[in-house]
Amino acid sequence: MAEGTAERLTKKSEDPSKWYLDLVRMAKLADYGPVRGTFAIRPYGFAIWERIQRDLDDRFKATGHQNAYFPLLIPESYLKKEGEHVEGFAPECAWVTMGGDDELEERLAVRPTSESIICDFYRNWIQSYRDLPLLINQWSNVMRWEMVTRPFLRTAEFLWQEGHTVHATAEEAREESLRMLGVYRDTFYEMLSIPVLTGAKSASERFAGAVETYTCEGLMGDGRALQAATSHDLGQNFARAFDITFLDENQDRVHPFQTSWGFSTRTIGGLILVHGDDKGLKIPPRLAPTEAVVVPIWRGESKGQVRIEAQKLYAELKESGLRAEVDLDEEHSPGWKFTEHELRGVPVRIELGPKDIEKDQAVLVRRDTGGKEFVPRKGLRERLRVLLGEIQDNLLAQATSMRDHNTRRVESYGEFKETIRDQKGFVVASWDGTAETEQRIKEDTKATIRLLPFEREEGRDLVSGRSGETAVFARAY
RNA sequence: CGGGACGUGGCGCAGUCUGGUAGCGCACUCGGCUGGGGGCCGAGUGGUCGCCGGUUCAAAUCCGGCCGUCCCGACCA
Repeated sequence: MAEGTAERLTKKSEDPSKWYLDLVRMAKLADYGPVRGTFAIRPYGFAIWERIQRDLDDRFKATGHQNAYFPLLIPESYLKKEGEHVEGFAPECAWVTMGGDDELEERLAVRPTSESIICDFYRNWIQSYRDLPLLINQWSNVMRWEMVTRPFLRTAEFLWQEGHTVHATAEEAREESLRMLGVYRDTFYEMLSIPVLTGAKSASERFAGAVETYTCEGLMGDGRALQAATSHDLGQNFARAFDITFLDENQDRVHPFQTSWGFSTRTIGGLILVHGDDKGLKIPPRLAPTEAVVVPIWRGESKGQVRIEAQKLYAELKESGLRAEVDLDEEHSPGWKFTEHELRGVPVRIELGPKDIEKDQAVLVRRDTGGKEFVPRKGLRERLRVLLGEIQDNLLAQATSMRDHNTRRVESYGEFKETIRDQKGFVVASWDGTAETEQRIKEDTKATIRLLPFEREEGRDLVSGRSGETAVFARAY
């Protein structure tokens, strides 16, 4: 192999941070914008987002939700109506203060999230219990003026969906917030092959204005946790603040109960961190914009024939509904193409050369294990279908095994500190439920409570020694 | 917001200490040979050296200010 003929991806183990940045740039997922924290999502990165979007959107529709769109600009006074909410978001708002050459009467926030403005509409849209439940989702961009940014993982502007629902009873709202958490969880497991843990947030990590926040937490390859999606039970907090009421079946005017839930482009960062390796990205087949790429290998006089056969194979795969691609580029060698498609994380490469055509076969190479097999052309489509399923499962299995090997139960605070420092990962321990011990742990170790599992056990708090329940700690992104 | 590093063609860098014709690799364009793991040869295109000011016959280089980016620490999807 020739050395230094093209830019090489930094090794993940050498410099994980540089590896991540290299990968994003070299795989053409995103590119830096002129304003700090802003990024262009390039076609390949956006294709991944579109796949996620479609999957989620189908699930939202299947659970009765409709899409809508709300304004980008939010008057400051709206943000201020819910006390905790403004406290949580005002510090990271970008503000519009001018309209043309004139100073505005009231400054406008570029939405950091849309609860406030949506509630303002909902006040008018909801009159009766017959208007409930109201199940609306919005696909949009939001902006948060972050100090430190990284492509996908933390950007000033990002894309997401935010669901905003309204219900007649507290039970319904609770059910809804848990239902949507489940929807997210399914997408993580089934599409992204990321085995997230689910549970509730502690009070200090809760969404500003929520009664309860549920979360999907993923464990990244470097042992740090990533909050991947959240679902909030808002109770009546916003309904009270925005004066949303309805007449119930008993003719009583009461406040409804609300939820909100979001899933963002941050997940693409999670995908990279969970599945990426020294060769680049690995995209689970169900998510991959391209499931398989045909790479023709031609030489001299066989070129024409190989090209025709490669196109034919590609057409057959397309015809059968596979998201396939054929790389007919004449400028690059096969080896170059192998490297390139591995960098992009295409699950399966199909090599087709003169020898294969002679034997009426093709070579399937899987991205996850590098495994190579020679398959007769006749059974190719069927074998490919099975193989893609195996890759999907294997990626989840690998990520699960990584997560489990990096999830440790500890019994003492000393052990806790050591584990967080040396091994990172999820650390399971008992917590007495007080903000004091939570804060103490955070100050000592930089670890935070990522979630409180739904199934908790009794135990002794590491710091206070008081009785407590299971909590999952980790250092987070 | 604190500490550190750095801004030179699209990307990665050298040149700055010691002022004197702006360079290298990759990418890109054209031609040819190649092709089963980032091929080779030849010819080219592309840069007001982050911005503003100062010193000087002369500034990428020295001085001052500003802006920005990245990395490490306190907040967040």
